[in-house]
Amino acid sequence: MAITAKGRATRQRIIEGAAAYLRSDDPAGVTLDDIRAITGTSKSQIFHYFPDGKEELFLAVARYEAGRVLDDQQPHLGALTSWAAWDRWRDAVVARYRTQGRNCPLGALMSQVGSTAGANEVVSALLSRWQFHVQEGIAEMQDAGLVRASVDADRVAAAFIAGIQGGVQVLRSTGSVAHLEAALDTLIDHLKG
Amino acid sequence: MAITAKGRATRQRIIEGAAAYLRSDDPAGVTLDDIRAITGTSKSQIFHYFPDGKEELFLAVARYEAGRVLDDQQPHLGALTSWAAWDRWRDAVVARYRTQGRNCPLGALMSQVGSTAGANEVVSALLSRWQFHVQEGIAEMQDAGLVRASVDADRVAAAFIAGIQGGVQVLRSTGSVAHLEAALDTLIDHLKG
DNA sequence: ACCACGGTGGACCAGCCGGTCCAGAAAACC
DNA sequence: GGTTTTCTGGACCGGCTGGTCCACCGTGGT
Repeated sequence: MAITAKGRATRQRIIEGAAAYLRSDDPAGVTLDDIRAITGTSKSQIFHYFPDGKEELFLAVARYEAGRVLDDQQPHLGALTSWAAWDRWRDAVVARYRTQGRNCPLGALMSQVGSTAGANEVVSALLSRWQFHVQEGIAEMQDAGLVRASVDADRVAAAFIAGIQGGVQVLRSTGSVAHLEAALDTLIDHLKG
Repeated sequence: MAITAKGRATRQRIIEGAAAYLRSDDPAGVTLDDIRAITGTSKSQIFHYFPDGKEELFLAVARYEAGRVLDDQQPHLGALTSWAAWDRWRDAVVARYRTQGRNCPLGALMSQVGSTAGANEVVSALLSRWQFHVQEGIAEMQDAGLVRASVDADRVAAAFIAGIQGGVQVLRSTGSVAHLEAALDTLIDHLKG
């Protein structure tokens, strides 16, 4: 049997409960007991489903949250084929992080789990996929003759990723999305030439 | 006497020792005992000079590190009056963070101290000063007729800050300065028109 | 020389937190 | 129905960590 449906449900409940907690409260000092209380489980269950304890659980939550990041930007991110699409994407990104406010689930996770190899891998993979979509969008715009060919799609896509990440980080400190908007608008302006 | 020269020296030794520790080792779980050991002091001294304990000490270290950030970019950052100057500044920033590698002292501090009002204030002040210098540079380039007047200096300066912050954050995850370079180069390209 | 006050050392403590363990309930399989 | 395996509850623990306390030392002023 290995793992029953009930077990899988409990495991998922723990992940989603932890994710919800990270998203709401001040997640500076999340403790296993907090998660236990919120998810209505017991210590033994956490260690039953995540034998390596805190680190394994947090990594699972990080993967779960990382998946949501790109999903929240769809379908815009996957079809950056017109200036209108770019604008919609820009608005979706800004809206998402404005709603999120200072509480960045992934950022909080990274603060907690530190700089373990696994955590870095999750973030790197997310950023890589993200950048790939932007790069594809730039390339398609170039193919359509809407962006000049001299633009280095890979490099500018990397600049977008950096700008977004930095904008979000500034948001976490200052509570303002101005920098995020400035980065996106300036880079889109740059594409427009 | 209130506070003697010896006392001031000890206080400074604690701050600099803590800063050095944050810069070298994996600073995920810095403890007061670590700092005590490294600085060759005792618990009572730490609480003597920083009555509010860990938070006050870390805030002092954050202020100390924040001061260094802009200093490391001088004199370039203060005189962005030619394209050559911009390039030198760009190189200085990249060099600084390439040397620093994954260990970002301020980032580590922020992870530790969480999102207290004081910490946010220190970071906000730093970013604000940083952005001001960039904005001044853009304005001077515009006055000299080297950058078109249609550029919104304030907005592009904000994009620079976001791009740099994001580039550094990506560096912390992936160990590569590529994103930082991409952000700086793309934004400078944008200024060049 | 003396004294007062700041500087220093380090033992000590209380609470928290990740992690262990075992006993019992529930479910799956025969 | 019985047995085996998984799921669940919760008591328990060991050690770490921020913080306290007090006794002693060093220094500066007079």
